[in-house]
Amino acid sequence: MTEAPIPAVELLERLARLIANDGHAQRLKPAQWEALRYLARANRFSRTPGGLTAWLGATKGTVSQTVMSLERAGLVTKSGHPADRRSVRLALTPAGRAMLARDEIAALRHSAAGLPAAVRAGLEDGLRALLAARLAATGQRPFGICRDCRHFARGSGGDHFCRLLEEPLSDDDSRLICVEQEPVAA
Amino acid sequence: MTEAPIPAVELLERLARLIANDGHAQRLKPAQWEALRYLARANRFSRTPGGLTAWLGATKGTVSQTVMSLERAGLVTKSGHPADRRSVRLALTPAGRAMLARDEIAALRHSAAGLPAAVRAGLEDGLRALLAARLAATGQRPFGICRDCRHFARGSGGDHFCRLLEEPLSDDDSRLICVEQEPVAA
DNA sequence: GCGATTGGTATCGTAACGATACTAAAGAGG
DNA sequence: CCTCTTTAGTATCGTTACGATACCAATCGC
Repeated sequence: MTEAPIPAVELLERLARLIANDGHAQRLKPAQWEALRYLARANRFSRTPGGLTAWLGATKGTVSQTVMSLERAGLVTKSGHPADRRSVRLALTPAGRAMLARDEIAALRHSAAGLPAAVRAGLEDGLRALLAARLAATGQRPFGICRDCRHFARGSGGDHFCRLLEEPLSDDDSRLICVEQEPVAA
Repeated sequence: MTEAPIPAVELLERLARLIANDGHAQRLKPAQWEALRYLARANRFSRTPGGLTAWLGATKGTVSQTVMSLERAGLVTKSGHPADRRSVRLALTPAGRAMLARDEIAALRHSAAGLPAAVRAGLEDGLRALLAARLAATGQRPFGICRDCRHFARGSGGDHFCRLLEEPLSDDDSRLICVEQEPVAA
């Protein structure tokens, strides 16, 4: 009412609410599901309370609490960082991975998969553009894929390298998202 | 990991999280913002705790609580239904409308407005299709616009009529969303 | 009338969340 | 080395969200 409504944004609000509601499945909470999904998609440098904090856009206190509840539930384990003893590394347990198989978001994926290819492509382009615009406006990290980063050095036979962290990267690593990622065209 | 990822859905998850984070502005909570937005867009039959419950997809106990907090904050008023004394009618106060002018979602609208028209149109079509698919799958109410309803009877000079509720509708009414709405092509 | 349904509220327990205060390890400058 | 600062994370508090359950009062069906 107060401003010119943008239909796409209103639809987005509604879908956001549906996603949030789905997050209450299996006795878990939305933030817990988001944490599990993140841990499944993030590389080893990013699977920390700090990385999760940046991803969720929450405060570290809140995230610490969420991680503790997941640890209590046996879905996540903590271990120390080999070099930096302040840092904690998070990992999904088998139970955590099993839980992801019961993610209600799968229903949304199924609905999306049923869309005509052209519509889905348009949706994807629009979402990508809108997300990029928002991240640029708020200065949040993009959390892009490792191999699309300006610090990524491609090697031969799946032996890559991160020039920022000076760490080797496998082919699998290079397909995961990273807190430190900075797009090549920056 | 566990399933074929659909990029559009992953982008949607991320945007949903951004929207949720914006919901903590101005000392309000996400659910409170969503309630305010709903009350600004819903017709008089739908501005009830029950209507809000259906819109939010929450339980009535939760919604009752959210409404009470908004009432305490002076953003919403309650009044009795003229005929059914069980029912409560909700209305935004001037302070409630003023609060909506400070809605952080405006930033998202601004970003969306900056998108190329073709991209925005594709985004809108995709979101609409995806939302329709989800609502169909879960049997939730569409909350469409009054005038697109099969119970809507168009009159002359802005004097319309709802055949379901047997109530007159103004031109303004006909542009608002309604709990009872059922699309014509049903 | 009377039982079932409907619209809401009350209360409990868990978790989210921001805010603030805190601890401990790592780094920086001298 | 030894402080000062920064960084990674935890602890605790108060408010709210949320589902679940129980409850109340008005209305409807017959």
